[in-house]
Amino acid sequence: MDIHMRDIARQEFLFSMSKRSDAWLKLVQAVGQIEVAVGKAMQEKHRLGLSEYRALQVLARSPDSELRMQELAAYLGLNQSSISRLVERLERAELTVRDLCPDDKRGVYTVLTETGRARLQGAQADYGKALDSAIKRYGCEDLLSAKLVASP
Amino acid sequence: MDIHMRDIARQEFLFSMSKRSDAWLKLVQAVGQIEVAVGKAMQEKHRLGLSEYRALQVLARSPDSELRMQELAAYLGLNQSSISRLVERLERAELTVRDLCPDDKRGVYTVLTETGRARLQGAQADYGKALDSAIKRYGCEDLLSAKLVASP
DNA sequence: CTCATATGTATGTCCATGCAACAATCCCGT
DNA sequence: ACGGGATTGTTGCATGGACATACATATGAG
Repeated sequence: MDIHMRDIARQEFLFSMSKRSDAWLKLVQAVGQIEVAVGKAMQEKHRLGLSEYRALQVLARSPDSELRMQELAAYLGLNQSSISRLVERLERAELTVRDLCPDDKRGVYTVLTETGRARLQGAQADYGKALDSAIKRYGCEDLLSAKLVASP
Repeated sequence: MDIHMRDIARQEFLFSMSKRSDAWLKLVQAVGQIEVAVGKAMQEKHRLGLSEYRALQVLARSPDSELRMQELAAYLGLNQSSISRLVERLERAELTVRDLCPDDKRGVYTVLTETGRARLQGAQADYGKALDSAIKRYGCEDLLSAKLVASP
């Protein structure tokens, strides 16, 4: 009997869980597909990957249009090593340049070039439009109003 | 003058756009980090990647616990080739077996094995808990109630 | 029946990312 | 001043996913 009850409880737990995880899966997929859609648009219209575009954007807003690797990593939610390579790509495209940190010789600044700023400005409107239309297409507008908490 | 007005309009457009895209970025990052957290939990507790776990789950719910590659791809929102390799991994772990489709010889069924079903059942509760706690940790609960639309 | 085209899966290759290990530098306690 | 732990960025390697392609089978037009 005891065991039986626990069994029922377990069933219900798993059931409610599965509804939750189904909803989560749908959300994840919708977000993912929107990202892909926007990413493709940016790639073909401006030769910029999503992370690259966002890096430029973050840099443009920063004082002196420069950031250290770690800071960039934090803003973009990426690994240090990913940033290192992302910056490498940006640099190869001449959108940024590396600049040594005078006071901390370990540090490296990534600085937006004028070319980079121009590329960003050329892309901004399209990014907005692509994002907007993809979000609408998936009916995700409500998601944007959610207030989220920082990382743990 | 005309140009000046357009300039202002453009500024405002970009500004409202940037608020929107900031919110989107936060959302994407929150979702991503939750996925990573749950994925790591599943990996270390059950030796199952996120896609693998989900594949098992989808299979378990399907009639005869089997699906064709394409169907699985559709459920998981993955590429056909990704599915091919995902199933390869599942098969190596003996969680599924391939079974030729009798009526369409191009088709291949992926069938859940008993081992696979057992692994899934052992993992389900932990998946639920990990997802739950990660969602709470990021204060994303509201996101789950969003009603989303299918793919375009 | 035969050929052209469509469909289903597998495979080669590429790419972005993560992790672990490393080197250079910083900083703090002694 | 110094020595050891912390921080910062880079690099080798592994992984998962995407795209293009190859191949087998199916289907339909003639």
